[in-house]
Amino acid sequence: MDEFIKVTKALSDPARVKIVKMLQHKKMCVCELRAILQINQPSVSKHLKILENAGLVNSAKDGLWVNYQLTDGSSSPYAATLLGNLRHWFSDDPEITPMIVKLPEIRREDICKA
Amino acid sequence: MDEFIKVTKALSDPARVKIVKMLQHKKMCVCELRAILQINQPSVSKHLKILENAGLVNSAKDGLWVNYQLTDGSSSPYAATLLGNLRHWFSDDPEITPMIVKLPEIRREDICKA
DNA sequence: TCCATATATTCTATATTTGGAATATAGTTC
DNA sequence: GAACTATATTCCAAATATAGAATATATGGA
Repeated sequence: MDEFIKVTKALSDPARVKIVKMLQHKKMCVCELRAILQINQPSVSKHLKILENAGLVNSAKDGLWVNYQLTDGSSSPYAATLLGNLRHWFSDDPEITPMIVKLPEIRREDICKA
Repeated sequence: MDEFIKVTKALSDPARVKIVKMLQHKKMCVCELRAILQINQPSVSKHLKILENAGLVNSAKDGLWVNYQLTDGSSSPYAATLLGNLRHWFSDDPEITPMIVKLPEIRREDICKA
């Protein structure tokens, strides 16, 4: 049951739900997420760690950057199911949509280096 | 999004997941739940309130007792979906199964009045 | 009305979570 | 190796969640 609790806990914070929704559209690094979410870098890293620990996202180093993406769900059936549900949910949410719209403009070369 | 967060928060506590799993089998009152969960009565009431607020359960007075049952999900699509998932999940869980096995023996007339 | 029982609420102590500042680590470039 | 940048970790204070004791409310029966 711990595995399930980890997933629900991970998804019970607005910032983390937003991260999941953004990662549905593209892989992103910490500083890109930080720029959109408007919270400081350590907070982003901590949220990502919680999501990763729940099997919702995974990370891959790319030089100085760390790219985060949604998992394929193979590590946790609960994560897989919820990620599937979240594909449909919140597409029209007033907190989510504006961020998604901004996504294409966000390029790490411009945004980061703060 | 608040509605979703309420559901995930409600389901991110082991006692509340256990309550949901038990209510899949029958309507139960507070003192029956208390007897199985082995926690005190106010805690059970508080957990039930959180579940109710998330649209996962509802309550109906029956004289001195209050019967709790799972909702039909019409109040929240998130609650409906998760309740559907939870039908299949944890049926073989070592923390859940023993409680479910005990359920038939639990009768409020015997258990309560503590 | 008085009493007993089931449930809800309040209050308080404790544990957990969260956000921010500071610091540490790692990779890149010079 | 030194300087710079992206990310992770640590530490601490504020906010939130939880458990238990005490109390309040409500219903049914004598």
